[in-house]
Parts: sequence; C-alpha cells; structure tokens
Amino acid sequence: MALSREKILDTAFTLLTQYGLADLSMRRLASELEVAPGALYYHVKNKQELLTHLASRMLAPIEFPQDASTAAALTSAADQVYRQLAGIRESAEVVRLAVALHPERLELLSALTITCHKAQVPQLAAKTLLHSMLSFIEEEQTRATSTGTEAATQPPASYCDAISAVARGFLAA
Amino acid sequence: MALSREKILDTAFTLLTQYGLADLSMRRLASELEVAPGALYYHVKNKQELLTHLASRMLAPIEFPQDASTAAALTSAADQVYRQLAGIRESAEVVRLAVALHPERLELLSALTITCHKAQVPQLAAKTLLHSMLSFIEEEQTRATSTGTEAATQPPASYCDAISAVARGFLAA
DNA sequence: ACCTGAACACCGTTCAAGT
DNA sequence: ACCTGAACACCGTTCAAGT
Repeated sequence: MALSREKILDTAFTLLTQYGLADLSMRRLASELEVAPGALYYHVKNKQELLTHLASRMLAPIEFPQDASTAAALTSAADQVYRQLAGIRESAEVVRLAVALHPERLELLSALTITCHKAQVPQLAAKTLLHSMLSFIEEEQTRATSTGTEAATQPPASYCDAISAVARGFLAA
Repeated sequence: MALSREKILDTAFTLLTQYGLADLSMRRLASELEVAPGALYYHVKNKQELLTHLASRMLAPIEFPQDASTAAALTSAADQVYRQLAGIRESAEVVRLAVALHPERLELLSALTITCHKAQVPQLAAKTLLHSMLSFIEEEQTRATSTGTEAATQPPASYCDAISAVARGFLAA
C-alpha cells in the first residue's frame, strides 16, 4: 500500500495519542510508516503543515448550528469542542498551533467568526472563546494525568460556566 | 566574569528578543556565552526551567493593586500585562509554557487567583483571563509583523474591551 | 565548585539519483 | 510520480575528567 497524505495523518494521529506530541517527529513518523524521512515531504510541505492538518481533523466532526440563537450556538460549539478534544492527548497545543499559523483553514473558527459577526459581537471574540476552551481543556487534561484519573468525556459544569461567562461578557458589551 | 543563572537569563532574553524563540537553544545560548553547552546545566535544571524563569522575569515588574476593587484590579493587571509583553517577541508562548508547567511559580497568577477567590469568582477565572490576554497579545503581535508595523505599546481599545468582557462574564456569574 | 570534552540519541529538511 | 540514500546543519542532556 502506497504512501499518501491520509495514511501519514492516520499514523501521526496514532503517534500523538499513544506517545504524545514530543514523540511525533517526522523521523519517527517515517520509521513507523517504514519509509525514508524524505518521503514524507512529497506529501506534506513540512511539519507545521502536518500539525495544521491534524488540528483540522480533530475539529472536523464538529457541527455548527447555523440557525440557533447566538448564545445557544456558542454553547453547543463549546460542548462539542470539549467532547472532541478532551480525550486526545495534547490536542489543545496542536489546535493552538493551527490557530496561530493558519486560522483561515479551521472551519470551526470561520463558523465561530461568522456567528460573532452576525451577532454584532467583536470578531476577535471567536478566537478568544476558542482559546478559552483550549486552556480549560488543557487544564482538565493535566489535572486528570496528575491525579491519575481520566479526563471527563463530558464537559464539566465549571467548563460550561467559564465559557458561557466569556460569551456573556461579549454579548453584553 | 563567571557564569551565573542571572547572566544566562540575560543572554537568553537578548537571544529571544533579537532572534526569536526558535533560535533560543541551549547550544546557541552556550556559544553566545562562550562556554560549553554542558556548563549551563550547572546553573539551570533544563531548558523548560530556563523558559519558566524567563517568563517570571517578563512578568516581574507588574504590580498588582491589592486594595482596589476587583474590576479595577483586573483592568490594571490586563493593562500592565499588555505593556510588559507586547514589545517582547514570542512572550505569549513563553508565558503560556510557564503557566502550563509551573503555574505556582508565577507571582502574577497567584495574585490574580487570590483576587478571584476574594471576589467569589471561580478560581480558574484567573487562568482563563491570563490566557485571554496572551492570545490577544499574540494576535496583535502577528498582526503587527504581518503588516510590517510595530505592535502598539499601549493596549488597544479592543484589547481592553475583550478582557473586560471576559472579566464581566465571570463577575456576573 | 565550576567547567570542558566528548559522547549519546536524537531532530527537520533538502536533493541528486534511482525506479 | 514517488521514493531512497545520504548528507547538512542542527538539537537537549549527561557525565567522567580536569582545574
């Protein structure tokens, strides 16, 4: 079976979840795929782009409710982001990298920005909200690993409270 | 003049501001100081700790008003964080690393947490607020570099608006 | 106590050459 | 078109040995 971007991303994802971001190197990825390191660069521009693709993948299943009220849409998005990312190791870091590097390539962020725009809320609220979700998720993950427990698969009440607090702040502005 | 942790941090800071985080390697730092790479490890545990110290340094000048109202204290903190970090390349990343690694060693965060506690605001509000500031500052810096201009030394109105929106969200909870 | 030399086990990326 | 081999220019960290 020949190499492909999809196959590379599959393996990258496995490597991330099983060994963590520090072990997700181009060389390690290549050896896992049993190809020479240089082969990867025929399918991916560089490591940063690979991580951006990975972030898009992690957020891809999220469905953004286009018809709901602004508050409801944001709540739903926050809920889905949590469910999608909480179980994936270092997911927050990976998404943060993608936001910093290629925000326009993240569908979720585009949808969030449109919603903010429609609701007359400052557009940067979208990024601020996403960043708030990411820091909370990261926090919950480190808490979970330090206590030896698993991160809650459902968003904890404190997460929902925090995010809706941030959203409320913008909506009231 | 002998090597010392302070001297290492001075040079690390210069390297960061002049060449960026990617060029701030232990080896580069050592060569800049004209010592062998291994010498650094007599003064600093490892690179992560060095970066944590650097973050503490960047936030050290910030004075947290202990007697002011909660809203005023947060506004003042947000203002000072912006002024302190906006001019320093990749400062947000460095601080973020420190928050994730050793939050208890950051005086600012401790002060913020105490204020939140006193005001009956959820304690994680402190981190959420700091993260919001960081993402905004990072955003302003990338905007500045992409347009070829300098990042505003004073916090823009949109920054103050965004942070106070987040704070308001928590205070109203 | 403080530092060097040298090693260990890695990186990301490029590119001529092969199939 | 797709991949290998080999190189280039690096990393962080450790540790016996020297002063």
